[in-house]
Amino acid sequence: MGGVPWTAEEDQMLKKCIEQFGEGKWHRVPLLAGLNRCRKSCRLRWLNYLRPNIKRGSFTSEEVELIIKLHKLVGNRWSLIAGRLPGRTANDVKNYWNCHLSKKLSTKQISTVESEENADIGSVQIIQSQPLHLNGVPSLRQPVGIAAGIEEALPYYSKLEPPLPEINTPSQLLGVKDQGEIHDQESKGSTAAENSILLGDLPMEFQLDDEVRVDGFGRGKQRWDWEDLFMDMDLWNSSL
DNA sequence: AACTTATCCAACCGCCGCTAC
DNA sequence: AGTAGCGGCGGTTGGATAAGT
Repeated sequence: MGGVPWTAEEDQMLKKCIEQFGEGKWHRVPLLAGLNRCRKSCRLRWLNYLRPNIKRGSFTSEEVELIIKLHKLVGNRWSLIAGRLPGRTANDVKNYWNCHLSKKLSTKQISTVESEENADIGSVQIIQSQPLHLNGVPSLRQPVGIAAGIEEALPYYSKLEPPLPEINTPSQLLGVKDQGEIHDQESKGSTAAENSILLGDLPMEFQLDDEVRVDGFGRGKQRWDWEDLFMDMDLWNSSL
């Protein structure tokens, strides 16, 4: 093992602490829980082992297919891939990939898997993602195959100020986002009305959640939400 | 049965991006 | 503007176990 194994007692202490104080504030967790572990160890132990609804056991063929497909789209973005596999952690996916799939990549096996996958591409079920949460507006719940509406959605991004470069594909949109234009819109505290231009007026496929989430939109979060969106778009497009 | 090799997976490490000061 | 601190991520390590010889 890479380090000192967690004891059942430590697990219990960590679990109790998280249940009492909630996730986040990992720097305080070791102190609050009375654990002689660093913040990262506590977080990792919780995320990969103690968190509720973690699925154990071997990956199903559907999960494997999805991993291969997603890896083709996003590369080694394990957390992103794991987000589409309910109950699976990024570490699980990464380990599975490294132990099984990466080796197959260089062999005929992987091409067999992929050719089967391509021959029957419609059978891959795109798992519904978690709701999207955007600053100050009701969160978006992505329907299965949100990308169905993306062709209609893209023109809405052209309403941003300053005008964005011409965007025709999800990848182009992703590139623009990474350059910061969309981030800037958000970080400058865009109003709900402005956000509705971004999201609220999107086609019917983009359904609004009931709850309005005002917190938990911390660092990196919006980035991944956007990438979730784009990944769904790519998934959808690749399955057409 | 003893030894070697392969596989699994929990844990650690270093880096990155973001926020607050 | 600079920077320290934090959360989060992907890459890597190495002990445990299974499979093969």
